[in-house]
Order: sequence, then structure tokens, then C-alpha cells
Amino acid sequence: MSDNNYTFENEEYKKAYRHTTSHILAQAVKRLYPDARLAIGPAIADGFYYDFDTAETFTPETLDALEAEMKKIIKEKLSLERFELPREDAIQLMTEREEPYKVELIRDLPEDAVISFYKQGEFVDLCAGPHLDNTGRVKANAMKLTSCTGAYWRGDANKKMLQRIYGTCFMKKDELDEYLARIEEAKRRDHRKLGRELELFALYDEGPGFPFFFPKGMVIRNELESYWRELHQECGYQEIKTPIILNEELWHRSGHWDHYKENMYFTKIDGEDYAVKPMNCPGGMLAYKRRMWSYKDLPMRVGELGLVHRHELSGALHGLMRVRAFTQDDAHIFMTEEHAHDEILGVIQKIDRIYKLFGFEYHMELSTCPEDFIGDDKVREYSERILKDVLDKNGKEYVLNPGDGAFYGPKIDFHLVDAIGRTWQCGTIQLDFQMPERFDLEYTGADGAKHRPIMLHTAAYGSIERFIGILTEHFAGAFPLWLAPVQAIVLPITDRSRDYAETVAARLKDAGFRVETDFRSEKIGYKIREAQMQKIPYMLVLGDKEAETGMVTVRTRAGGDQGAVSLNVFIDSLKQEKKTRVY
RNA sequence: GCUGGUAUAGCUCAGUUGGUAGAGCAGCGCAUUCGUAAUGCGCAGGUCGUCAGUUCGAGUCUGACUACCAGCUCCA
Repeated sequence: MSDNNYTFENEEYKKAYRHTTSHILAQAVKRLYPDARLAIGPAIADGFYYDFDTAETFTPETLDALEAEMKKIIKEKLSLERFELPREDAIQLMTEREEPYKVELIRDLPEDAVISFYKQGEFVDLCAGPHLDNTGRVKANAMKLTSCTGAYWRGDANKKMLQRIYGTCFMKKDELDEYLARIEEAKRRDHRKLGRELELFALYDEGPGFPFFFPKGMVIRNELESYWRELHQECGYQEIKTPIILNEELWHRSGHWDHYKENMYFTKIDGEDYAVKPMNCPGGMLAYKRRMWSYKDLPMRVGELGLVHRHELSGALHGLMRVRAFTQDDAHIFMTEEHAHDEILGVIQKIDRIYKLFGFEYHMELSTCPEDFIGDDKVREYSERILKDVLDKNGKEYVLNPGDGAFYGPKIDFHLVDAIGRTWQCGTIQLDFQMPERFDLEYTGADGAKHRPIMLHTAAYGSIERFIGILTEHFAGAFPLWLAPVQAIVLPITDRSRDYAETVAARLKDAGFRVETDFRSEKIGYKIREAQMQKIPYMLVLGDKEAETGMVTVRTRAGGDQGAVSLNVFIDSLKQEKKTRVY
């Protein structure tokens, strides 16, 4: 690499830099724990990791010792030398060095693969590279081991659990500090913490994975649902509600039982087998079948805010982000193949509108059908091409994600980027030729004959619960006016202003706002502090001056004291802000 | 589910080598009527996650279970 490549702007260099640091980690582990067996240790998005098989378990104290050893290795300025070996010699070398995992990796390499090693001092590792030329190039003070945890060999839950050490490294200490600050910021925004502090929602031991929503959290939920209804009505959707429990036979018909029974909850009613729905679509199919439809009724757009239950593994649960009961903002479109292009594009535009409203950037991923796709190859190829064409013909950029689609079809996923740069998969558009077939859906064509519609399964929020979790972290609890559980709080300075404060609060309430008052005999600074911590968008500080003039002194949570305005002007501007849903 | 860790008041945390619990904030009461992020004083609040065990004695030691945390796996 030439000198001007020595920067993290160059992705290749960054990878080589971090990969080299992971080798330094492995070398340090081998020095301190000679019996440790090496598995793999790649560079990843935020740094690197290395997996080891050791007798003793690593602890944070171990990490400190390893970090010190790594710094020594950096100081030793060991040069990295690459060499290649024929397969048998490579296996022999790794066998001699007692590295069974490396031997397994070599045996699994393709016949014609070049087998290369990197050597630094006494340390040798099987590795394709590339690497830096010297361990001294790694900045010792811009490197940190962040955590240690278990990880399965080759990512397989049936294989042995190894010990993984995560670390990160940069070219400058400032960059490391900035990274660590970002981690701290994420902790500060943790929706589990904010959810409790702002009294939005919580999870209790009594219902792992089953969230409680408190009055203030319900305000946010209801506002999100109102907006969803408003938008879907405008986009020509009808709304339905289908049952949470349906008989087991339905789930055999849909294919969910075959593909998903481990994650479903079952129950018995009058001796018959029933299942709690993990998805809304089968219910949607039955709703479609209530009567015969004409081709003139298509495309038929149907939405459902449906509560689904999925048995997630206990270790996978995480606040509102991963729960066992959640509400999907499902929207199904029944249509003909001629409709497909415009309908898919319409949904893309709809989802775009929703994300923009919250200030999310996003990117799309096209996921093709998985191995266990239930349709034939012709449909697989055809449906994937339809999605691809919509994206290509409309100049949409996307990432290809092979084999990650649903068992009934390919999909376009929306990955949004939040205020501190994390990505979340939320929206989805799934093209499905299978369910209409399985449920024998029909419509009468212009030719008078019966035809089979196709369908789209779509969601924008994905899960309302999870979306609220994401929004909480995105806004750090400071929700835009239209979502804020309390939109304004009236803070009289003394009891003399109590009547005026009550009048102001009543006026705001009449204008449709969620208002609170704080009449406690506390100093104004105390009341303001509390309102700030509750992240209430507007505080109205009212004293003798305001009562005399009929004005209100406005304080915003972000901008502090805004001075006095007339109550009417304030209410008008608030109405505008609420209506436009700006943030 | 797997690996490791954690569990003390509503919240955040102290609690020495085992000798039967403590602070701040929040809550309640009283005083204070104050102009943009914490007024003072007082009161109340915990069978120390649950169940066993060791011990004269367990918040402290052991085991099982539950939940949570960090990852892994999974997320149709």
C-alpha cells in the first residue's frame, strides 16, 4: 500500500489495521495463556474480535493484562511476514502448533485455495490478509479491548462455545475517545432507562417479553396509530382487525406450523387445538375470502394493527426491541401481476414519507428467496425480478441480501439510521404468490373466469413497540410536539398567579393540547428542572407580569427562555407545529 | 436456548474477614411565595429476587430456580 493509503478513509487499510490488531491480541493471549487454541479473529464494523478456546474464562481484569501485553507487542515493532504453504504442509504446521481449529479451517478451504500465513515474532496465524507490515504501526493509545463473551465455533449453536474478546482501535486517540463517547451517548439514550424515567413503558419479571405501557407511553402509541390511520386512509387502505387466537389447522394451511411452530404459542379450547397468531396474514386471507371479488376491486389495500405473539428465546429479549408480544402495522395488498410495479412503488413512497417525518435516513435491501422457499423456481425467479425491476426502474439504490427473504417470497427491507448512526430494520415489502394459492384466493376477471390474485405483505413501523423504542433513543426522550406525552406545562411563580395559570392551562386544553400544571410551593427553578428532566417541549413561566398583561413567558426544553408572547400567538404557533408534525 | 456476569427501599447505589440493614433522589408532612435546571426541617419506606442448604448465627458462604445485563444463536 502506498503512503496515501495510510488512513481510515481507505476501507481496505482500516480493515488491515484492525485485523493486524486482532493478531496482536491473539499473540498476547498466546503469551499469557499458552494453552489457548486459536479460532478466528476478523476486523468488524467497529473494531475487531478474536475467538479462543481456553480452559479459564476471561474477565475484565484479564482484558487489562492482555491490553498491557498488546502494548508491549506494539513496542517490539515486530514485522509481519506472509508465507504460503501447500495444503498438507499447512495442516502439518498447524497440527504441530496444536491449533485444531485452524486445521479444520484449512481442511474446509477449496482445493485450489492459496493457503497463506502471517508471522510476527513467535506468533504464526493462518490468514488471507492483508495486514500492516509491522505491529509498531498500531497506535497503542488508540486501542482498547472492550468486552469478552461467549461465541459458538463457526456461529453454530450446536458447536462448542468459545471465548470471544472484542476490541477496537483507531489511528488517533481522539477517534477512540469519540467512539467511546458515542457508546456512552447510546447508554444515555437507552430506551429501557428513559422508558422508566419518563414513565412510558416497562417490563416486569411477571411477564418477560410482554411490555406494559403506562399513560404517557400510550399517548405516543396512540399518536403513532392515529398518524398511521390517517396516512393509510389517504393512500386508499381499508382497516380490519382479525382474531388473536385461531385454530391450528389454519396454521398448517398457511405453512407457518411447518416453518415456525417452535416460536408459536398454542392453547386448547373445548378440546380442540388452537394457536396464538404469530402473524396477521392468515387472518387477512380469511377476511379476503368473505365474498367473491371482481377485478375492478383490485388492487385491494387492507391494513391491520395486529397484536402477534412469538416465543423468542429468553436470551434474545431486549427491552421493547425484542419482545414476545407486539403490534405489527401490517398492510396487505391483494392485486394482479399488472398492479405489482405501481403498488410496490407506492408502498416504497409511503414508507419514505413516514421515515422522513421522524428525520430518519434509511437504505433498502433486496432479500431474495431463502433455501426453504415454498414455491417453485419459476416463481422464485419471477418474483425476485419484479422487486428488482421496481428498484432499478425508479433509480432506487439498494443492497442485495441473498437468501434472506421470507419462506413465501422475496422482500425489500428498510434499514433506518437513527440520530447517533445506528441502523434498525423496520419496514418491509414482501411479494407473495404462495399464500393466495394456499388459501385459494380468487377474483373474477373481465373474461368472466376465476383468477388467482397475488399479494404484498408490508409494514412501515414493523413493530409499534419496537418503533417506540427506536424513537425514544432517536429523540433521546425529547419527542416532537405531536408525540410528546405532555406538550406544555404551566409553571406559576407564586400562588398569586394561580388563577391566571389555571386560565392559561384551560385555554391550552381547549385548543387540544396535553397540558399539566405545577402548583406546588416550590421555587421556579425547581419546577423548571423537573419539567426539563421530563423533556416537556414547552414550559410557561407565569408571574405577576404575565397575569397583568395577559402574556405568557415561554421556555423551550432545547432553547431556554424565549421571552413573552401573547397567549393567542403562542397557541397558534403550537397548533401549527402540531399539525405539520415537524420535529 | 448457550457462555459469562448481576440481583439490597419506587430509582441510583453503600454494606469491611458471616454477628440479624444505610445514603442520596423520589414520596408524605410542616415551614417558605421565591422570575428560568435542586429552599430548609422532619416523617415514612426493605422478611436484602425466590426456594433449599452450611452455621449458634447468612444481605454476606453453597446449590437450584427466576428475572435482568453483555454477547452468541435466532428474528418467517
